[in-house]
Amino acid sequence: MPYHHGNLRAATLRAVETSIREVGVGQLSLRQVARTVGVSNRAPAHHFKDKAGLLTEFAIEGYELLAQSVMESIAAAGASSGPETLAAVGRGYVRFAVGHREHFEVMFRLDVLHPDDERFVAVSDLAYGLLTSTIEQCRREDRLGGRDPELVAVSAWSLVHGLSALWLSGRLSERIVESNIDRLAARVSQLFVDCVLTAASS
Amino acid sequence: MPYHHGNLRAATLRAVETSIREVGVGQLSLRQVARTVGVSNRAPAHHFKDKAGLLTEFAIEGYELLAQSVMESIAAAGASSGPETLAAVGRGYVRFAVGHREHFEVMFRLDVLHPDDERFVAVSDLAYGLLTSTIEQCRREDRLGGRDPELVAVSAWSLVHGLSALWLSGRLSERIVESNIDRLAARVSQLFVDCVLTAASS
DNA sequence: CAGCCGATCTACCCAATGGGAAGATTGTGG
DNA sequence: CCACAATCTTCCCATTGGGTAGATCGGCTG
Repeated sequence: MPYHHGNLRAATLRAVETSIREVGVGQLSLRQVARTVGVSNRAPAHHFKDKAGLLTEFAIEGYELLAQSVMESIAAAGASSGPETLAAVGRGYVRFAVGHREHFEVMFRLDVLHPDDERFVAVSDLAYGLLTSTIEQCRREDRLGGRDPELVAVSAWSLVHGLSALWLSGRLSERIVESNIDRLAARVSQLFVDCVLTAASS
Repeated sequence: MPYHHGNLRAATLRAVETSIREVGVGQLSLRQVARTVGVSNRAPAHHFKDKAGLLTEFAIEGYELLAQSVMESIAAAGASSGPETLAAVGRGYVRFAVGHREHFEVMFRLDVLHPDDERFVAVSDLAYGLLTSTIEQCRREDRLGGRDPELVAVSAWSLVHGLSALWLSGRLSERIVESNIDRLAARVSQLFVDCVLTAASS
């Protein structure tokens, strides 16, 4: 084992991921993470200022994965119209949250990270832009029926965010028969698009 | 100061509330709570088994407050029809979450409490029943337009839960102009009701 | 009224944690 | 070839959650 790990930063983030999966964010221990990486307990502090700094970096990684998932979903759907794109955004959002629950749990837990971190704010703004630009596309296509674009955006975001959070909390799957979260996300997203986005006025 | 506090259980829960408000759930310390109550550090353990037990009790209190807020909202609206009631449920849900953010934050953080606690499950089932019974009322009034009641229920819950979570995370208010959360909740709830619940088929 | 017993609370203990300070090791540019 | 900046370790401390044993209290029995 060399004195310099060589890739401590990336290895630490991977250890954080598995550690959160096994014991949850609340029980995450810096020392335990350092041990699984095979490094002294104070080594990670030189790459991430403190525990909150480490989690902030992990959350930033999460926002990048979120944007990636959303864009992949749009591309896979071959979406051209605004409503089609919005439905794809919704599916991509939930697919990310469920597929990377460790990241998702941290991203919105502002009490355990540094919410004013410059890069954190920037990357979350970027992800939010994917939503607002889609709503803007719907408005250009005259699909909002005169509704406030901001209201539609907030509602759409709340819908998929809430679905993700409730599913991950486990309180949802106990109560419903639909057990496939991807299918459920598609149905919920489609319901919103069908009901809220009117047909283009011709 | 008497040897027996006399009301330690209630006083501890109140101290938890203020402590969460000041430092967040992640930084909550049992010893700090005990100090503010003016009692030895091991005293709360005789009323709440451990830290997770204390937070579970706090979450149970939260579910009771949630049910209360929702029922008050229904009553205040004088709602008679299913859709009117559902909109009131949405407003009551968000008003609880924002007015009791300390409780709300704990209720869905299953990794820091005992999610299988009997009373916790019972009281959360009770709160969920307020939603499903309202959807059932809409179905009886033929307002679902043939849609799956479960899908509508999940969507409605996700919408208001997501709105609450995003608002409390602070990531929402930074981005929108609507700064009154009660009004925003009312607009979001009304949008859902107007779009998803059709007029009664005559 | 005396005594006892369960409920309530305290005192002391321990391993583990996050983070501060200072030193060791490494490789890289002048 | 060597100073210097990264990188990593070792040692330290206050604080935390929780285990165990003992002190104090209040009500019930006789």
